[in-house]
Order: sequence, then C-alpha cells, then structure tokens
Amino acid sequence: MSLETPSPRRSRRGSGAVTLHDVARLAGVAPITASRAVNTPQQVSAEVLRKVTDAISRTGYVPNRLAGGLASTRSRLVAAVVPTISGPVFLETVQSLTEALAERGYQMMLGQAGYSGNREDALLDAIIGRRPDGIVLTGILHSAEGRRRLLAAGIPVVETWDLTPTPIDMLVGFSHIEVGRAVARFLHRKGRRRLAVVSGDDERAQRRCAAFQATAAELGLPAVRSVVVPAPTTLKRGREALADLLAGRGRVDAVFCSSDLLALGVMTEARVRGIEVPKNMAVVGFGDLEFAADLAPALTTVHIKGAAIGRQAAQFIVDRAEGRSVDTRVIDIGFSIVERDST
Amino acid sequence: MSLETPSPRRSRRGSGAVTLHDVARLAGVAPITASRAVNTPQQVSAEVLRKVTDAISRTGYVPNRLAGGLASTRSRLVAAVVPTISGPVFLETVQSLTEALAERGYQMMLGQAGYSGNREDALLDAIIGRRPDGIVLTGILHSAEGRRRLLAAGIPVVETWDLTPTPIDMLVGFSHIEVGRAVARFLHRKGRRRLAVVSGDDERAQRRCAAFQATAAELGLPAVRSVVVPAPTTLKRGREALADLLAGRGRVDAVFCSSDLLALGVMTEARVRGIEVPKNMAVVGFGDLEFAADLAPALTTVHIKGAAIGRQAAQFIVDRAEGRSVDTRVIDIGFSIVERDST
DNA sequence: GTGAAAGCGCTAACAC
DNA sequence: GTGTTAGCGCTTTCAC
Repeated sequence: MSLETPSPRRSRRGSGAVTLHDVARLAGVAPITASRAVNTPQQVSAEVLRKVTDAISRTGYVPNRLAGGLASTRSRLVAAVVPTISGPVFLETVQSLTEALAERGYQMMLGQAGYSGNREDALLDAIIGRRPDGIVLTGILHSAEGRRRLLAAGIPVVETWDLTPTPIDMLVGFSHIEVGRAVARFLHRKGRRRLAVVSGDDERAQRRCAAFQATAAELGLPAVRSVVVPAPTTLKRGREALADLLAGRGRVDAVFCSSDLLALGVMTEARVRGIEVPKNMAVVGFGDLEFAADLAPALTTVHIKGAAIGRQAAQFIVDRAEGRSVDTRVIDIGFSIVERDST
Repeated sequence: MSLETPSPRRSRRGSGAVTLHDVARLAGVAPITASRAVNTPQQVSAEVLRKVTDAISRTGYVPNRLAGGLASTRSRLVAAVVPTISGPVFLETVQSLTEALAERGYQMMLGQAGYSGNREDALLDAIIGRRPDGIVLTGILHSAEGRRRLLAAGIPVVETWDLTPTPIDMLVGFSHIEVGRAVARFLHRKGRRRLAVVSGDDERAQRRCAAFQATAAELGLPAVRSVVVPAPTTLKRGREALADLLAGRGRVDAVFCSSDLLALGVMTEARVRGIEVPKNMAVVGFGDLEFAADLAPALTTVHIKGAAIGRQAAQFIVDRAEGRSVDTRVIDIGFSIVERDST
C-alpha cells in the first residue's frame, strides 16, 4: 500500500490518489499496458492481467474518469434535463434511464430546467462543459439559442415525451395531439356529452387539451369547459379546479385531467361534494402513475411507457457513443388508454 | 467563427471544439490570461476582459470542465445516492440539492443504489472515478467496504435522512427512533389504544416501527399489530396491509404508516370497507408529501424538511470544496407531527 | 497585470 | 502482446 513518495520537486501536488502509473509500476509493466488490462483485458496476456489485477486490488486503484474522458473524448457521462424532478411524471423515465446507463458503465447527470425555461441556457452551458456523451431532453421546450448551442457542441441529443416535427437529433416520444383526440373519442363512446378538461399550463398539456376540445367539437359535443392550472400539477389544484368547474353554469359529466395527481384531486373533491364517480361524472387522468390502478374507484388514465422511453434513450446514446450506426432516429412509442372504474 | 484549422500532423484530433487557446489567440493574449478573464475577472485589466469576452461570444466557447477538473482537482461535480428515485420520499431533497448546487456552479450526478445494497459498491466506484467534490448519501446504509473506499478517496461525504451514531463525515438528518416514539405518544394522547403499524421493510422504517411499538408498550397499551411490506412502499401495499390487519382478530383504532402513500392506501381501503377515518380509525403517515394536506380527510403525518436537508447538504459540500472550515458537522434537523383531520 | 513552463492522469497513434 | 511518445484542455507554479 505504501508506494514510494514522488521526489518532492517544486512541481504540482496532484490529488494524492493512486494512479495508473502506480499500478503499472507495482505490476512491473508500462502504464499503457496497465490501461489495456483495465479497459480491454482481451488484449493482454493472462500473466499481465493477473499482475495488474493484483496491483489494483492491493492499492485500491479507482480510474480517474476525468483524465480518461479528456484523453479519449468519451466521458461516459450522460445528462438528463427535466422541468423538475419533483413532478412525478418523469420519474420512471429518469429511473430507467439511470439504470440502463449504469448497466453499461455510464453515469447520469441531472439538470432541472424549470417549467418557464429561463434557466435553460445556463443549464445547457453547464452541461456542455462536461462534454457528456449524450443529452436526454425530457419534456422540455428549448430556446432557439439552446438548440443552436446543442447542435454546435455536436453532442448526441435524444428528445423524449414528445413528437416534434423537427427533432434536433434523435427522439422517442408520442403524440400529445393524438392523446387529446383519443380521450375525447373514448369519452364520447362511453356516452359522455358534457366534457371538461383540467390541465397544467405547460405547452404539451395545452396541446393535448386543444386537441381534446377540437375533437369534441368535431363529434358535435357542446363546448368543452376548461380550467388551466400552473404546472407542476398537484392534487390541490385538482380539487380547486373541480370547484371552479362546478361554480360555473352548465353540468359536466366527464373531466379529462392532464395528470393523475390532478385526477386524484378532482375525484377527491367530487367525493366530498357527493358527486359519484363514475355514475355522475367520469374522470380520466394522464400518466398512469403506480397509484392509479389502486384508487377507489380505480382511475382510467392514459398510460405512457415511461420506463421504455428511458431505456430507448439510453440505447440511442450508448449506440452513438460506441460508434454503432443508429438507423431509426425517431420512435413513436405510442400510448394507451387504460380503462378502469372511473369511467 | 472559422478559425484556422490546425496543421494536419499525424497527431491526435481532439474533440474539435473551441478551446481556451482559440479564444486566447483571437483575443491576442496568452491562454492563461484568457483563463483568468473567465475564472477570476478581477485579476485582469478591463481591456483584456473586454477582448476575451468578445472572443468567447464570437466563438461560442464553452470551457471543458473535464480538463479544468483534472488540472485543478476540483470537478465541481457532486454525486447524490438514493435507494431509488421513484419512491417520492427523497424527491424534494434531490430537487433542492440540485438547485442549490446549480446556483453555485456545481452539477449533480445521480446514482440509484437500490434498497438491497448489492449494487452499492459498484456504484460507489463509478462515482469515485469521477472525482466529485462531494457525495450526498440519502437514506442509504452502506457496506463496511464502501465506507472504507469513501474514506480512502478523501471525498467529503454528507449522510442525510438519518442520525447515525458514527457518521462517516458530515450529516444532516433526524432521529427515526424519536419519530416512532413521538407518534406513539401522539396517538396515545388522542385517546387511541389499539395501535397498529404498516411499514416498509427498509432499515430506517423498521427503526421507527420498533420505537413505536416499544413506546406503546411503555405507555401500557396492548401489543401493537404490525404488517411489513417490501420497500418501496405504494398505495397498493397500503390497501393490502389494512386488509391483512382487519383479517386478524382484535380491533385497531389507529394505524401508523411508514409513508404517506401507504397511508393513502390504508385510507382508501378503509373507505371502501365503510370504516370512517378518523371516527373509527386514525391514520398517520410519514413524509408530508405535497398531497397529504389536501386529501379528504386531510392526512396527519410526520413532516420532514426535505428541501432544507438538500440545501444544507449542498452548503456543507460547497463550503468544504471551497476551503471554508465546517465547524458543525452534524445537524439534527428534527421533524414535526402535522395534525390534520385523519386523527 | 501578464506570461512561460510544466504538469493533472489518462489514452490514441504508432512502433517493435 | 507490449512499449514509446505525444498529447487531450486546462490550471498551477513561478517569474517578470
């Protein structure tokens, strides 16, 4: 464990940690050979491999990935950007992304851009400065300037949770417009006629909302009442929103909510007011969070394969980082309406 | 924008990105001067600052933090380790930690250790390899080997969400034993006598649970019935747990749940079975997630200042990284029981 | 206030 | 299969 201390010249001190040089010296090989033993063991002889492995365990050597990344221009770091981590919607994606990356030897750096987007450019610069092997943009709308910098940096980008007409690079998502349409048709089919929508004010939710309203109109239904609440959506906002809705004139027999939490709020408020779900009013959520299936009544909601999105995003980036050609760059992962008791 | 291409020698290619050298050349100064203009602008003349700033904006230069970190042995990267990101308990902490760090120019790397702890050592090595300026351990129990490596690496460590007798380094948390005691006393004071507990199987929840049971015994109450469910806890497990509890003999007039989600499950199952909360049964949660206050009935729960924990952890690490002495290394941030309608 | 030199710890490129 | 050399892009040290 006690290696010779380097000659105390007037030079720099370094971190004091065990380096590959130390390992190589102990194993009696050149540094590059030790490097090969670590990174591409099939390139060295069994004898060398044994000596190096031995030296590593004796010294407790942990490779410095900063140095490795600098030398190889491959940081094995991937950045994920979400509006905020505390809205539970993207959690599953972040979780599966982190796991899928870790399995392949990559780490994840998390950035929160906020819903307003004013912190976005600063965050992007902080990320680009780390030279990640890829960036995963989750549910984010990026400024033109940010887009330009991302492109200029030449870092692989995966946009998720949306289907934009002009993706920056790669994309795995679904159509929010189709979600809005599908839910309107679904409720119409279930015999509901007086629709309402409670929606967060973020751009994607608004798109679902607009499509929902337009489709209801096409189906000949009366105008859809709507309440917009600030993102991130919460149970409380859901309760307040239903109260707002009921304060207005006109009845409502179905509410489409832009998140499951909002839907839980609407259902809670309905129960308090003696409105029976689904008898008097149907409720549809969005996200299919883990709790949705076990509420009473169980919540009908739009299921998004959040984990699959994360895994696919990891796949895209790792493939690119390791030089494999990515032929399909845009994947529509779709969605499904999970019908349960609330409708 | 178009800089002279470097002479095409047989040497390495690099990343092709704009470097500090490019900026310096364009500004007509030495690289080190450009570096000072970026990092310590007060050290250079106004004239130089202007020229460098100008060159930066013309080239779109973004400093390479891998190189900077290697040279300065300060990565400005902080690692956070959680059991899993998708249990909503630690979200607030992770969010405030990320934000507080970003404000100070640090980025956060996220690692998920899982509840079982077998992935822990591999994760720790991956983290140490990045030479972060600090590691925040959130609700994690670490192996002796992991502890040793962390110490050996000399990286500042902040443990959170617990109060261990022998902290590795710094700590900001609260006593799970005190939580268990306080809730038992609280329910006793409210006149409840037949207590039960529904708890996740992770070590900290079990400690709260044990203290809850012991205190109930000290107060002369009948034996506390308990149901243990696998972590992470969910609404579904809460419903099932109450069903289990009611299937046994003996009545229950209060249930302490190890998470708010579990409590929501218990309340949901109670409602379905016609058990009135709080009349027939009191329910107490843990965590005070955002939805707790707005449930019907509103949930009495143990409030933990998750955001304060995150901010303090950031403070600890940044202080240490920037060479400020940290005098108090252990902070008990406490907790409070928020009394609402469910009791 | 500014600069030259010398690394930080690692790996790509080219030998042998 | 193994070694030599020369950097990756930045900052520290020391000098002016």
